[in-house]
Amino acid sequence: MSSQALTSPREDFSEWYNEIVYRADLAAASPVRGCVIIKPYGYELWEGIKGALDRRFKATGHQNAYFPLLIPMSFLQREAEHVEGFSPELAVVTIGGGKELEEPYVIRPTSETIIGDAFKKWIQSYRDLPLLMNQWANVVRWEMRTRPFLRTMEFLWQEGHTAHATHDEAEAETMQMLDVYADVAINEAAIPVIKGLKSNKERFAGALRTFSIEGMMGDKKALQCGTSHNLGQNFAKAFEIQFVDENNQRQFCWTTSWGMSTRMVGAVVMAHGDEKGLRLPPRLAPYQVVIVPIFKTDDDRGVVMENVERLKRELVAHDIRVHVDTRDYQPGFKFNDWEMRGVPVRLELGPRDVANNAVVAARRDKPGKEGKRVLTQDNISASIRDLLIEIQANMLQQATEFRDANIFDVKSYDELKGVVEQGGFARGWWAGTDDEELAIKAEIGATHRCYPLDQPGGTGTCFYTGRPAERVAIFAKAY
RNA sequence: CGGGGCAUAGCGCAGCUGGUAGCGCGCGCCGUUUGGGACGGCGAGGUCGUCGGUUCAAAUCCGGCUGCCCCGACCA
Repeated sequence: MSSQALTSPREDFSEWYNEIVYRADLAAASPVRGCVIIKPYGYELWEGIKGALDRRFKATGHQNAYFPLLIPMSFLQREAEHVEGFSPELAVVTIGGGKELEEPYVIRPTSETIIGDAFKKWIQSYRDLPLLMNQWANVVRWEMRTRPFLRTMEFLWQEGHTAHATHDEAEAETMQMLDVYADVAINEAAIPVIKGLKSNKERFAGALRTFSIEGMMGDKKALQCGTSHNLGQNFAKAFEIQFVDENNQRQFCWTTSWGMSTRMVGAVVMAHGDEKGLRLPPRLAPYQVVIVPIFKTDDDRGVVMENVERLKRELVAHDIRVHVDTRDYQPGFKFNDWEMRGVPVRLELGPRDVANNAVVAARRDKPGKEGKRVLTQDNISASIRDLLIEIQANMLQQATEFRDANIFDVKSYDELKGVVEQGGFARGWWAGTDDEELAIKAEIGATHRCYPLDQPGGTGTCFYTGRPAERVAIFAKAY
């Protein structure tokens, strides 16, 4: 907590982001390069996301399990594309108990291989399918450059792994989990993500098809917020995950995997934050309401605190997450501090309010006086509940309007360059090759984000090659 | 791995024409304050990243090492 002003996001978005992470108390620097300490406030935010996901996983029939952190090196090598994709960023354990290991272990960068090996043993018959599993875990990827939450060498995530009897079932699972991610992003995090199919170049190493949800951050860059992969039979063949079908025929399974990580915390910061700090969607906020008591004399203190405690009890009884700020700071300091930390609703309660059976409510999604109003204390939990719902909806609306105002349809490469230069998503008909996609990336730094699932229909002319195109794609600078 | 920086109090920095360390914020105590980032007084806190060299004397000059940050190529 500092009394200095926050760097403006318009001035230096990157610096603004780093300052918020630090000053909103989400994370702290660690002694290990590229790793951060997730502090309690940041971890609670992650727990909110985690809970929202976990409920949905269970509602769709998945069970949680836990697999080892260490994976035999040879497992990674079983799937050619997979090992090629992950080799550069593996951390490898070569010594254990003071002795060089016969076979090195890699610290999991993802768990398709070790879970594939288990699935091989667990699946024999079509009666064992589908096998629907998820694990909450940490993974390590030796990244060159890191940023808190967005890319760290160790991060927390969930990885779902499923096995099915047919391609279509696997595809349906892949899409179902993509929908779960979009549901969480949109309705919990208030980030209006776009569902889409990844290009060949952006596809997960070893997958048949990769789908993602892409969010637009406050600087108009894209952030991949979750991915869902149809792995086809690639891993099933590499790990011999087979079953006997109704006709007593041996077949390879069709598998999927899907993941969402602590990167989502960074997404919430970058999608909603403003010049005063973090803005948290009520559904994920560790504290939905903070009460700031205000008093001068000891007499006032007693009266005010009694009222504050009564309000708190009532809100808690209605499942509203409340925090009372009793720290020995002046109110103005606390207002700024909680705005930095993004609490959706602040209640200010002083002697005047006690006398009037009132409380001043300030909403974080609207700045200054515009967001402040006096509420009666009668029926306070109902008022607050409605207010939280309204804030959640308003934040989604604001983010959606921002996104839609910054997606541009392009018909030529020059137009795309213009969009990328001024910031935003460029959407256009695309029929380029992998190499042509890479050429665009090399020249202007924009990448193929996805082919949105929501397509205009019909066909068009590729903005880059002039060839006939069957799909539109989104290009943008990305994190 | 290529390019550029930086390492001094919890954080941010100054000191670098050599003489044994200081500022702001933060922290502790006391008092006055408290409806939009309060103020005064007192106080605690540092083997100056590390190893070596020069010197009567090194945070300061020289060399090696290590770590971190920023910009690129790779990525949830």
